[in-house]
Amino acid sequence: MNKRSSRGSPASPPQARFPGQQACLPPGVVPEGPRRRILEAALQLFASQGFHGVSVRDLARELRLQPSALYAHFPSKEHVLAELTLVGHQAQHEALRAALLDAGADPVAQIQALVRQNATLHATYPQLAIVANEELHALKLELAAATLELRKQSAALLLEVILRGLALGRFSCQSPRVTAAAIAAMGLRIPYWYQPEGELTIDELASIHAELTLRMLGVC
Amino acid sequence: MNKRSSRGSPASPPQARFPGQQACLPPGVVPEGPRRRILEAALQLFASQGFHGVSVRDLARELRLQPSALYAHFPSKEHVLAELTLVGHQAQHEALRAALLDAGADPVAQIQALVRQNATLHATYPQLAIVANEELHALKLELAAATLELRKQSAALLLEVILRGLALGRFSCQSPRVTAAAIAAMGLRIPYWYQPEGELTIDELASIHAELTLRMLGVC
DNA sequence: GTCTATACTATGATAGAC
DNA sequence: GTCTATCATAGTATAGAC
Repeated sequence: MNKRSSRGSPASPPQARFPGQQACLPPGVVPEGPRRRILEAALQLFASQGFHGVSVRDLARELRLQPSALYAHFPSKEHVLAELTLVGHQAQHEALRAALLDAGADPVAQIQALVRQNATLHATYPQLAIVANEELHALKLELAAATLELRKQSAALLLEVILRGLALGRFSCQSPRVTAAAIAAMGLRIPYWYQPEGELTIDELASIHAELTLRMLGVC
Repeated sequence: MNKRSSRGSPASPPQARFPGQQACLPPGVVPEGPRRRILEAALQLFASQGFHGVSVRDLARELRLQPSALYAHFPSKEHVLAELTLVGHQAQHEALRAALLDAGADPVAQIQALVRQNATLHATYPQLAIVANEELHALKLELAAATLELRKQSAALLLEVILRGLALGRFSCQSPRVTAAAIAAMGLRIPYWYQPEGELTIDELASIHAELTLRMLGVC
């Protein structure tokens, strides 16, 4: 049976994973221009429907272009996703490193800075967080490699701060690795429930996540 | 350009999101038979490649059937996913309710039971957790409705235990809602990193998650 | 850089024999 | 319940005019 002509059913669309409208890329990471326009449209669509749920025709329609026009800017649909995942992980990694540098040498200040920055990013750029994290698996290894390397480094950053805090006797926990995973998980899920127009500001959210983190690490 | 005949590149496959092999459905939820065989094959493929990344032909090939044979058991590919997400959420909801009943009236025992059971499920049936949670958005609302209702109820279960613990003065936290989200997030991410053949047993994992949860709730 | 037109494949689903 | 064969459409990508 055809996709659109199914007898009586109204052919309702799939639920959007991320219903919000305009998708924003962090400033600076991609210069203004047609490439950026394409990336932002793709960001919104991939976040809503998933990479495989969006066709080149869908993306072109959103941009009011013919499908073929996209190929003047990207060699394939996969390259669009690859750039989005890379940009997302770059923005995160740079923000985390900067936050860490600002925090000084105290592990408590360091972990707070990391978690606050991470929560802020995920709440500010929810579509980018979703696409960079959940659609990465759709890429061939060669196109995902650079992103995977950055992800590894960001995870290492978090684990190192925890291990140092434990070594210095400031933290206590049963398993640094499981605790690190829990802290990261908390941030990763933000885009799925946080609503900027709700009661909670991003700053309050970041503070609560920092507090939860300190508790997980036994800083009482 | 064709998907498979790209000039010189070796047409490497996408990275699998969940590389592991056999996918298991919890016992009892689906009777043995061809339907169950199809669901288990689909579970593995959808977990690896995503719903839209798997064609009916892919699924049929895995089962050594012709594509048309699948339609004797399910009216569409979407119905296969719908059953998987429903089964996954049913298993979770029933397990959580049972754990809660076993735990008695103490909020501390209750939250430990919930978190332990949740971690155990996510570590035992990782593909089901991934598909039920990450692919639900690919379904039309009508096919997802029953699953969404169950998810809502499971989330409510967790929040109610937290609110009751707060009311009884056993817990303390800045935001019950954000804390509930953090606890749920910790469980949801398990399939992405936990490896049964590693050093950590599922029971140890469950214990660590229970301990992290108590800390987040200020039970010291 | 965008358009029109199109090549070629993959896709979800159905018909009808056995 | 599975097969072979097929339909109708959607998919990625390219060619060549402007």
